[in-house]
Parts: sequence; structure tokens; C-alpha cells
Amino acid sequence: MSNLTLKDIAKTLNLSITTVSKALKDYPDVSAKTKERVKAYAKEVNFTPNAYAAFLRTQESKIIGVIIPRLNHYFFSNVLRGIMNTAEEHNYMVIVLNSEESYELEQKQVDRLLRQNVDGILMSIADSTHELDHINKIIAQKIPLVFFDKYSKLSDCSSVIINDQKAAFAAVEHLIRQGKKNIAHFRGPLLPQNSIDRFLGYRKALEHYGIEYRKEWVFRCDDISSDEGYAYAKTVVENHPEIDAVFAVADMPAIGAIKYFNEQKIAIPEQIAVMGFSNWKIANLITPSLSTINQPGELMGQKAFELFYSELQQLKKGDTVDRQIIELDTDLIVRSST
Amino acid sequence: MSNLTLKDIAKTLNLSITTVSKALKDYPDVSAKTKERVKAYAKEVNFTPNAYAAFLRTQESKIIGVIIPRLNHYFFSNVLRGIMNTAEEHNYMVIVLNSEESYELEQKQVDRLLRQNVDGILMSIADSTHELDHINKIIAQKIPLVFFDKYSKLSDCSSVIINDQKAAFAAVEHLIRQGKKNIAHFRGPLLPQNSIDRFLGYRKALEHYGIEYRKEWVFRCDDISSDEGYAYAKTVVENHPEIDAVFAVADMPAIGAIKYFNEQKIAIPEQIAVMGFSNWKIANLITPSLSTINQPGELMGQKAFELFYSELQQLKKGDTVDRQIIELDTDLIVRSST
DNA sequence: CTTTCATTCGAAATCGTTTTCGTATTCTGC
DNA sequence: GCAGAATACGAAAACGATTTCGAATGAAAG
Repeated sequence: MSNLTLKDIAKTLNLSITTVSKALKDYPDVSAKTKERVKAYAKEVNFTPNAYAAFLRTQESKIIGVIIPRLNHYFFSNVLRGIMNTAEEHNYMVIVLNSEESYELEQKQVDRLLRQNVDGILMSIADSTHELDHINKIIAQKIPLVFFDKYSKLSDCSSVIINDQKAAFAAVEHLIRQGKKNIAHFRGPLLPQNSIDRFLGYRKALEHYGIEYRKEWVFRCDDISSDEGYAYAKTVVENHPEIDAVFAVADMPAIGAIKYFNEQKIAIPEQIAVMGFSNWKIANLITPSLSTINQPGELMGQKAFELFYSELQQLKKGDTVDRQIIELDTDLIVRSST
Repeated sequence: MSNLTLKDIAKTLNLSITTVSKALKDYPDVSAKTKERVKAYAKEVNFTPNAYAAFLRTQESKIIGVIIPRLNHYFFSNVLRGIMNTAEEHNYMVIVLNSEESYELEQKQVDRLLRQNVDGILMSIADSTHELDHINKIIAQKIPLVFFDKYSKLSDCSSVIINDQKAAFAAVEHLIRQGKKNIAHFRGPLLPQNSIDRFLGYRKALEHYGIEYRKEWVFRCDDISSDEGYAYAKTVVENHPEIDAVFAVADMPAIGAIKYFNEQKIAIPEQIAVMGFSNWKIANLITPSLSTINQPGELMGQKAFELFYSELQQLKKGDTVDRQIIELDTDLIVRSST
């Protein structure tokens, strides 16, 4: 029962391929009677046009590509879910590729998607991406490109982001309002803008509340892993006992820190408070549960697809595309760790 | 700089389209000299054949579809990673769709993939899937189908699975060897074979060590969530104080239970030991760290793709496909909760 | 009765690649 | 010098849907 073609339908209905095709697409130069006949039969045999043949003419693949730096990342899998569900509503398929945070792999994946003739690309750029030749290749081919979460300041593409600086400010502000004065920061690596912005938000909050910034209280997590958080927690306890709160660039380092404090029977949040960022599922499962910043993953995915789709419509109409930047709201989630 | 075609290359090199195509594919009836010339130029202009036009002839899309019940599931995202990395090595692209554990959605996704003319489908069937008409549709179209993790006993397809019963037996055996005698089981729902098998492994281990099976010590987690684990832990403490160990069908309920025991200051594992299943990342991050069974997610994905690929080769040769079932080894991971 | 126009349909070209088959040329051996 | 084989290339027909353009029919208008 392999798939039928227009030719098959034309033969059984004693029509031409042309007429069948037109009937199915409601062309005005087909009589109502034939349209009915064709549509009824097409429905009966469950006909679906061959996507590849259609592409050759229309140059529309009805596929978008998504490149994310990490697959087994709670936040990104939520974004993915938002993208995929919205894509389905618009009859789009999604090819997912991961860059593993590597610039070289990211280039390769972009090439793959261009070769596949995707209608658009949604991506969150890798931490190690320092050049934009592959990005420019996409733009040169006039293929809609939308960044989400991690974007490039150097390239004016549509993007869906959060205001990392503002969110980090709110997180640190909350720690201060809890009476904490000696707040350490487990910051992320130097490259993605997000980790820079969160660091800046941390500094701004200190400044705003008249607390002195101390360089030696900032620790860099290059892998944003729980192991780093665990190790730095140890350093904090052993070398900087006056520290009474930690604001981590992400939930993972925060959880690593909590693990160490738990083992050392250090009271959270009385002796030391811990604040994460992202609101992974796990944040609510550890003891004590982790206060954090919620990033709306699914919504971000939905908005990213919608930006792509509107760019595509503009391109088809021949309009000049206006690139938008959507900034989504974050929430401060207060739990037992602060 | 939009993509070149064979025609463009043929024109600039003063050759026919045929010769260019053959040269690139190393046909024997093209002279070495022309092959060099063509290949060099193709490389220079970065020519890549149009995937859609190629499909129309070869009927090979070089795309596989993957259907998983849950996207933001640590285990499945690992499987996905294994599939995608192996697929890339074979120059395959992956379209991922999720069924959200719903039978209706699963049917729809299968239809989508068939319409897209994927070369094969890898899937983990949804818990609620009770009929197999969509599965049979795939088989009827002679498209390779490989199950992973969750499979159907009723359909003899290639599968990559673990031996849930054996693994559960090992888990419970470990609890018994730790001196635990009153072991409760937080079991999964009634439908997927995995949760049945884990339950059977639990019973077998009790029987093997001469421990009486008690129906009232088995609690059903229909959502396999931490909330259920939390609630049942409360029931255990309040109504069955003699219970000294819990074996959960998955890490999530186990973690929920640990959360409750922690809150009640019940000593783990002295008063009550907790055993999970799957080895999610989180298992090693909570306090106390969770003993569990490790499922090799990435390897499972890799093997699943390889099974698909070998079936495809057999089909192309016209051989009858022999369907295999690969059973992967699991490991008992002993941590602080037992 | 001829001309004009709307209606309904189909032939054929097109998208870009693959592959079969044929042809022209050169080379071998006798 | 000539049959036969080997070599190197190209013409053309697919694959399946889309779309342009032209043709046939009948109706309306002069």
C-alpha cells in the first residue's frame, strides 16, 4: 500500500495530472463537480503529496533546523518542546542538531542544514563561537535565522532572550533583602553574553545597595557543572568563612555547593544562603530546595518559531524583513535555600 | 551565492550534466583526468547535491525519524544523543518527534514521518499505546523500524532493550544483602512492559531469598513522579513503620521519597534505604546520593541506529531482513542511600 | 452566421539529480 | 587493413508535483 501519486489518481479518475493537482489546490479553472470528485477520491485513498517533488518546484521544504549546544539540558529540552509543538501547528518538521558547545561542530551543523534546504534555522550559539562566517552564510542565503537564549551581539538577527542582567540583579537583591551582606558569585565562563550579563547584574545589585565588590569572591565555573560548585563551596568554607551567601550562574553549580554544605552540616540558609539560575526540575527536589530564577523555556521556543514564521512570510511577500528582539520575563522563585 | 547545480558546473567545464554527475560519484566510465577536473572545481565552489532532487530518483531521504514519549527526560535525551551522533557518522539527519506518552499523538507522528519519506523510524512506544495499527502501517511500507527501551511484545521488530527484570532483581538483591528484610516497592503503571518487568524482578528476588511478598507494600506510581514518591514515603512512615527499604521503579519517585525522609529526619540508609532506577544525573547530586541502576542511554541510541542501518542495507540488497533484539547490560550503582 | 468571451481541461516544461543506453573514438590483435 | 573490444562521453528518460500556456467547448453578442 505504498503512496499514491497524482498520476495514479489521474488514471483512475480519467483526468489529467494537471487537473487533479489543480482540483486539490482549489484552482479557479476547475469545475466544482470535478473538484468534489477528486477531493473525495483523494481522501478515500489517503493521498498526500510527495514532499520532495513539491520542494523541487516550490523550494519550500517545510522543515526547520534547530541547533542547540546541549541536548540533555533541562532548559534546552524545554525550549525544544516549545519549538516542536509550535512547529507542528504550522505543519513544520524539526531537525535537531547539537553543537556540543563547539564552534567547529556548529559550523558543520549549519552546513548540514543549508544542504538540507531547511526553510529556517533556530539556534542558540555555542559558548566557544567567536567568529560569525557561518552565521553570515545563512544570512547571505536569505534564510530566516532566529537566535534564542544565547545570541550574538555582533549580528542583528531576530532573537528571543531574557534580560540576564535584570534577572541576576533581582536574585542578588533578594539575597541582600534576606540580610546577606557577603555575597559570593560563582560566575560562568568568559564567552557567552549570558554569563557576562549575570555577572554584571550581580555587580550592579551590590553597587545599588552600597555593598563593596570583592574580586576574590568571584569564582569562575567554566563547565557550569555541579563539581565546580562543590569545589568552590569548599574553597569558600575554608578560605572565606565570612561569606554568607552564594549566587551561582546556574542551578548546577548551586546544587554542587548545596551538596558540599550539606555534607559539612552547614546550615542553609542560616549560615549560608544559595541562589541558582534557570529553575531546573531538580531545583525543587533537593534538600533544601533551591531558590532560583525561572526561565520560560517552552515560551521561548514558541516565540522563536513564531519569529521565524513571520520572517518567512515577509520574505515570500518580498517585503524587507524587520528583525525583532523579544525579551521574556523571568521570575524569582524563592524556596528554602535563601 | 545560492547553491550551484550540476548544470552550472557542466556549463563552466564544458561537459554534460551526465559526466559531471558520474565524475563526482566515481563511475568507471569517466577518465581520470576529467574526474580530477570536476572534483577540483566542485570542491572550489563548494558544490553539494540537492537532497530533494536526489531523493526523487533514489527514494532515499537520508533522514530518519525518532519518536520518544518525553523530551525533557534525562534518559531519553541521552538515547537521542547516541542516535544523533551515530546518525551523523553515517550522514543521516534526524527528525525528532514526541508522543507525550499519548497513543493518538504517536499515530499522528508516525503519519508525519511516513509522509516525509524517512528512511527508517526509531521509536520508544508510549505507555498508553494499546493498538498497533500504526506500527503495522510502517511495516507494510517496508520501512525499517527499531524499538528502543520500550517495545511491544506483540510486534517482532528489531529492538534495543535492557533486561528490566534482571536489573530489578540485582537492585533488590543488593538491598537484601545490606540486611534489609522489609522492602517496599514503588512500582510503575500497569501498561509499559518495563514497569511490569521491574515489578517481577522485585518479586523474584524476594522469592529467591525466601522473603514473603506483601501486596500491601507495593505502591503504584502512575506518573512516575517525585510527588508520588513523596506521598508514598509518607504513607510508609505513617502506616508501615516496619518497612526498612524502598525500591522505586525510577529515580524520580525515589528522590521524592528521599525528600520526605530528609524532612522527617529519618536516617538514610540506616532507618530506611532507598534504591532508584535509571541513574539520572540528579541521582548523584542529592543528599544522600541515590543508589540506582545505570541504563546505558547513549549506547542504546547508537545500537538502535546501527540496527536500522543494517536492516536498510539488507532491504537494499533485496535480502529478507532478520530482526534482532539487543539486550544491553545494566550496572548496579551503589551510593549513600543504601 | 460570425465573432467574442468565459469556462474547463490538458500538454508540456520545469525543478536537479540519477542512470540506462547509445554513439563516437581509440586501441588491440591477426 | 579490418573486425572486435575497450574507453570516454552525452542524450534522454525517469522521479512527482507545480504552473504556464494553449486549446476545445459552449454561450452570449453583434
